Amino acid sequence: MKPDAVRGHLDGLILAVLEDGPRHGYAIIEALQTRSGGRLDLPTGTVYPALRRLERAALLSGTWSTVGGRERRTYTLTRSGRHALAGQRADWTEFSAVVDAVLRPSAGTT
Amino acid sequence: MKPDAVRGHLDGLILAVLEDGPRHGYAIIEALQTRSGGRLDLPTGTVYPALRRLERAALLSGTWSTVGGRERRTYTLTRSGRHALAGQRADWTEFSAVVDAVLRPSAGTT
DNA sequence: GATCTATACGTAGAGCATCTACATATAGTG
DNA sequence: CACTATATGTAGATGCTCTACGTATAGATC
Repeated sequence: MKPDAVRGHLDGLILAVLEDGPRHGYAIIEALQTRSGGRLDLPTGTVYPALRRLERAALLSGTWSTVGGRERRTYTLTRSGRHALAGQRADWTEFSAVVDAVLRPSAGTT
Repeated sequence: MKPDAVRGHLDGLILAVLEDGPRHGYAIIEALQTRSGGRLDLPTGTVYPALRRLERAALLSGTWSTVGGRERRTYTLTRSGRHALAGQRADWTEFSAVVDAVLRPSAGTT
């Protein structure tokens, strides 16, 4: 899968993963891999900046903790984040319907 | 619909419209509107550069003509273009399946 | 105790598709 | 003569994502 394809849809994917409960960055990347059947393998250089962006937008809140001597930043969906996720889902539904409609061979408009 | 969402998928949409037969830029934009039920309204500054890019990539071939005193550049799908369209459709199928899978609430993995 | 791998976070610089806004030209209408 | 629809195109800016790199701890292996 071309990595560029997620452009514009990454936020929704991250929010969706976080809906299950708080996770730290590394775990989010793994969850994305798992949920997509291994077809979505996003580099840290893509995900970490996105997380900071989402936190800055107040869709996530992050807290530091130390687990096994390692620093972790755990992200939790905020109320705004949940709201945004719903919006993203609606947007995706509409968008995918539009692309389906245009992409589908127009087999006779009769 | 956020305009940025088509990012990375525009090529496929244009190729799909051209599958019905040759069209010029203005008509392509109108066809995109029609096929999407008016939800896809792309500005000329997006479509014209894309057409030139696709032509440069040999997925389209363009020819000038004059209709009613106005210059038109009519684009036709090349053999490579048809091939690329098939690839874009496959990519889209996979991509939308992945996004669906990640976005869908994980209602119990039980 | 040195090295290697997995875990975990992050930044720097670049690319490139798309956006907004503008520029140009013809035909027809009022 | 001005305005709208048709028709094509460029200029500059934006901003997400990419590639590549940098840092650090824990545990296993040698």
